[in-house]
Amino acid sequence: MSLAPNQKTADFLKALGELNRLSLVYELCRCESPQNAMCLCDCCCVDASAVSRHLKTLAERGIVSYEKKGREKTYRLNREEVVTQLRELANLIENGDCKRGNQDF
Amino acid sequence: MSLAPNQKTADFLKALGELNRLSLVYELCRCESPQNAMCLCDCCCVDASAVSRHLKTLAERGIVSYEKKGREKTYRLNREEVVTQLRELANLIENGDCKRGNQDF
DNA sequence: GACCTACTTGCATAAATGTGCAAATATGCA
DNA sequence: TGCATATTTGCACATTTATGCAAGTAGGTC
Repeated sequence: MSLAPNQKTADFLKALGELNRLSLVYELCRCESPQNAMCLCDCCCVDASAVSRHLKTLAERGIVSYEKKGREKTYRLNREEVVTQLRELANLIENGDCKRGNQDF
Repeated sequence: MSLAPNQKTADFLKALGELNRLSLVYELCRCESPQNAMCLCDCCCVDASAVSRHLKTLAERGIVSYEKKGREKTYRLNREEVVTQLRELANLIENGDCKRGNQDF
């Protein structure tokens, strides 16, 4: 398979490329059970509203999933998907198997 | 090995998480020989000055290297290093082998 | 030297991004 | 119903970021 650079991949990487979001990912990575947002607030020193927005971003990129549990939302890391995306990119780069130009156009 | 989220990793991912920079990486990925900046301008529809800045960012994050050749700079992808970084992150996430908190603090 | 090419840098600008606070919404419980 | 908790959203604000243009620097050629 050969891939051209696309916005989706860039957005995925950008979502991970912010320290507080990366901290959320690491935190979820450590947890065996899904965590609610309040609990996740502890791992990055920002307001609950900022955490809420970061989690939304991560969910939009497919990095985390959530489930509504009463008034809480419990988040879990999409471990498989994230690992797969990172490995596919690594393989692509390793094999020089990249297309020219932008797949979105 | 267990790692905490750190700014260096975030910066690495952020550098890749911009479409024009990602396009530069893919372009270098396709090339067997180093490319100069003028040649790389073709793959992302921005000014030469923007390309220059993007390449600087990529070099600062260790994603590309360059060599001065007369009045040109020839860039090459640090294939091994990039692939290794991506795979290490993938392994970390796969194994849940993340530490809490920020390694930088 | 003059001139060309390759690249970088300063500046202005527009857009995106991250943030906190306060208000709103949603849900559960007494 | 009233109240507490969990989360989201609107708003303002500061910072970062990406960009083009024009000028600057550096190194080649004549």
